[in-house]
Amino acid sequence: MGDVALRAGVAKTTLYRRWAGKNELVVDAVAVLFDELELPDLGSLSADVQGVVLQFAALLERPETKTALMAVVAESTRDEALRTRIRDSIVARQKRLVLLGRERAQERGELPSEADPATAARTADLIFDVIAGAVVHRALVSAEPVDADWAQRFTVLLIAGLGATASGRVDQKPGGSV
Amino acid sequence: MGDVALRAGVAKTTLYRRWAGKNELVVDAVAVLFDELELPDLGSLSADVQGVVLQFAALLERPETKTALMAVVAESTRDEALRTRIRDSIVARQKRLVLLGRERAQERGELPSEADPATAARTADLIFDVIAGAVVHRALVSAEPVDADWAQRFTVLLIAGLGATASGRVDQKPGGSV
DNA sequence: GGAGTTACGCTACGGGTCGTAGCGTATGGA
DNA sequence: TCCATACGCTACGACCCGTAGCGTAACTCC
Repeated sequence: MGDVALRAGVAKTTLYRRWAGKNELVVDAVAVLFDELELPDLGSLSADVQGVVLQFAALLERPETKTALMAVVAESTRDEALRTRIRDSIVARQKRLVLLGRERAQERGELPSEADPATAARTADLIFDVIAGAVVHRALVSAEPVDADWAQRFTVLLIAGLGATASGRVDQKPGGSV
Repeated sequence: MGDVALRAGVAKTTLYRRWAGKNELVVDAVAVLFDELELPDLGSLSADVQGVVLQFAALLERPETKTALMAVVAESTRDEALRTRIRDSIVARQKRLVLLGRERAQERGELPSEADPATAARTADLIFDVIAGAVVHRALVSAEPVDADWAQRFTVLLIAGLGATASGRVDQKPGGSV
């Protein structure tokens, strides 16, 4: 915090006049970093997914990003208010990427239109947790590279799974396709 | 740390004689917690996946587990040695669950046998990151419940994706099934 | 049985960081 | 000109990690 104030050229007390504490400041900083993510139209759902995966991985490779993100998530484990703040400021904002990607895929005819809005929202949440969770886990927990090959393999898995989810295969015993 | 020593009924210095520092102790503690995970044979790949997802989620709901895990992962962001220690003590150990689940599914005929061992290993790593990452992200970042409904939806997605991965569908533009 | 080794307990301390109190100061508008 | 608002600065309290140094008990080995 002293370092932050130093780099910002302000007094430490000024930081505490704008943010309630270290956690709040870090959440806001991370939220700004995540706003760099974009979803250019690469022509297919597969390419879009791979693109965002590699982009997210590149963001997570930057020391400030991964350290700040994980530190604040770890802290949120013991602070309910911080947890909701993370969800509102970071998670909810980036769901736009999933919604935009799905919309484009539907326009291309790669995914069917959603019938039930509630189911559509739950599916979007599922997709978001799968993508973000897998990339974070691969990069920061397993500590192995998120390269083009991995992104490609992950995308194959995800999109095939998406097809099953979208086609209403919600029986109690899935996996009958093999 | 003072609290740990107090609860253990030993002096703080004794802890530092057994572990190099707080991080190493926490990694070992988390590794023990993760060893509670089991993979009972529930009769189908789908049931096995749902079972382990719910079991993992229950483990992550316990305050000690989630706080300790995320704290040490966050710290590993700035400590390469700690990072490899986490990978060796926690991640690598729990890959047994994926390998066992796949083996059973192959015996049941739900998944084909692997031709290339290297590809099989990479696929196992992918599955592990997807499962662990999605559950952790859902529970601790999105801060939404990992209940039976979510586990069921996630399993449908994963197993359908597994089918695509296993059947050698590794073309540049997947998703042609929709 | 005596001497040495090993492991542990205990106190005190240094270092670092978060967050706050209190006070002085400048800027900008009425 | 006066007042309100915001900022800078110093000092400080509180907390926690990790270590130094020393005393002590148990255990082994001759």
